[in-house]
Amino acid sequence: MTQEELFKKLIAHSKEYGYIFPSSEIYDGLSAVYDYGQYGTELKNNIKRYWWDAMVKLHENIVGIDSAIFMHPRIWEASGHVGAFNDPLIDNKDSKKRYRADVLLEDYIAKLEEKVEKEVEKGKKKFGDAFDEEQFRATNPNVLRNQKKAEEVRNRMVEALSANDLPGIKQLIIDCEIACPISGTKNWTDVRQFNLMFSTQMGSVSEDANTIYLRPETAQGIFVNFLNVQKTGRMKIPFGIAQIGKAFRNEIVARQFIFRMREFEQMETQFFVRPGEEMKWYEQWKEERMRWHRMLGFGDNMYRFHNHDKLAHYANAAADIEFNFPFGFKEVEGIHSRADFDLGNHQKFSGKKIQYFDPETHESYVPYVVETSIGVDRMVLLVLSAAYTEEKLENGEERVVMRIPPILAPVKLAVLPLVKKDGLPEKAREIMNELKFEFNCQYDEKDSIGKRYRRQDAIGTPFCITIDHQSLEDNTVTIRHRDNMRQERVAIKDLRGIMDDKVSMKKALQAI
RNA sequence: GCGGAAGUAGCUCAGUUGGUAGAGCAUCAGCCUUCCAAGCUGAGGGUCGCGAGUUCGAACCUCGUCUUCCGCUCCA
Repeated sequence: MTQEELFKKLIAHSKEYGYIFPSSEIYDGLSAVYDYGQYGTELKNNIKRYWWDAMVKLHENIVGIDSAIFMHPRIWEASGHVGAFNDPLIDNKDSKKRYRADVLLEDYIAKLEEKVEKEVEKGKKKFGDAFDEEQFRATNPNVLRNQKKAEEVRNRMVEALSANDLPGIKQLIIDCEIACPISGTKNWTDVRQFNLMFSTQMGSVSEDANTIYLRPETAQGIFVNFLNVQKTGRMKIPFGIAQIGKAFRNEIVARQFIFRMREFEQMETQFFVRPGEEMKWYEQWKEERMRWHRMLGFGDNMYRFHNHDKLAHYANAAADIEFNFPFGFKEVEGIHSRADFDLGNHQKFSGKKIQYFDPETHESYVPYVVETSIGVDRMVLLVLSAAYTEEKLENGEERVVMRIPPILAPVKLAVLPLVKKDGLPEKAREIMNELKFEFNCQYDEKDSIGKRYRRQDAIGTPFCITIDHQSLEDNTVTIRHRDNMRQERVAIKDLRGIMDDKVSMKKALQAI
């Protein structure tokens, strides 16, 4: 079975067993939006708790907040999203390739500048020691022409971009005779603006209403609350603020199931440190976050770091934790050293002083920040795709089993009377009523016991408690293990302790 | 957004040259009991993705539209 087929099966399985449904399905669905079903929601909640506990509960110097999705519009200017998320795009009609218009122009300018440097190199060779570079640059006609052209193009581009003059940008591309690198033609569409932020109106009267945006990341809610948390929580640097919440991006292409959605959930920690110490913390967080992933037991070789060479507008160092999804190694979490970009900009844009007085160094400064940001939905997909297994059994039959780590499994145990008579259902109910306060349990008495085991395998329930006739005599039951299908007989009174040991997050959290 | 493929029951699919919508599995109820899925009896479930058009008549032909999958940029 190819990875592609496996991925398709996983998507079908996710729907069939109540993990993930296409949104608004009875109205034909809504593109790239998905709803979490009964099991998907449990899984997602467990993932969030695993993260929250690892961050907030176990670090005395990390606290959690929950900021609003609506934020002051100026925040997105300060964060750089209004600029960076407003890309002018242009398509080549022949190659069907899409480009950022400004990038095409930048490349063109770079080419002109390359020509200049080549000319200078030529001069150097020709004149040897007698070469006067300054003089050469000021007089050589080829250098002057290309230099002038580059400047002209850059000026026109900057002017058009800042004036949001889309036809002007297109005209510039035509004037420069820029061709598509793929098709080689100059057959371009019009330039269009693609705003990656969703906007809506706040206020009742249209002329009074302000355009506000749905946040494209949760990080800014932390930055704007930096002083609130630091002061009310008496936090001392280094310290972190964690948050789980929804974010929205109007992606051009949103696909690959729940890997890239327009509405998604993030788990982020902004960790504030003394300037100059950020690289130490950056490395430390990279390692700790990797340990958090690896503790789930999907295999260390399924993960890798990807260090960024090209950095985003806010970062001075960045790495991704990538997971081997059915469609290849893809980012699930990002660790970014953002320096003082965010707090510094908010200080600038808000006019409020955002600084920390360090009692040790007796200095006031804008803290640097190391961010860890993980996509909840990607994490759900990671778990589902790593867990989905088709297995051939000894008797030649196949079973589909979701090997979800017990600490994350939506249903922890199923309580099954072997047969639907002789008082076994009553006994099973009794046990269920004891355990349901601490564990997510499921009761099932329909169909043969084998069939019920397979049903639980398909959901990913790690343990099945089976009540048989012997249970009535000596108060023991069997625990059937999902992964190896083995059974062990235990006393009913020990069940709670055994189950707690198996599904508790404590061991995993301790090992991080 | 553009190009290619697809859409019939919860799932997998039949459905003849255009002539009353089908199967298996699943679900539910009852009977039966056997620790690794398919025992018996019965029941429910589909405006054939949606909307127009052609036709006496459309799941089938035409157009539009929506959604999904595969390619092309960015990102959590």
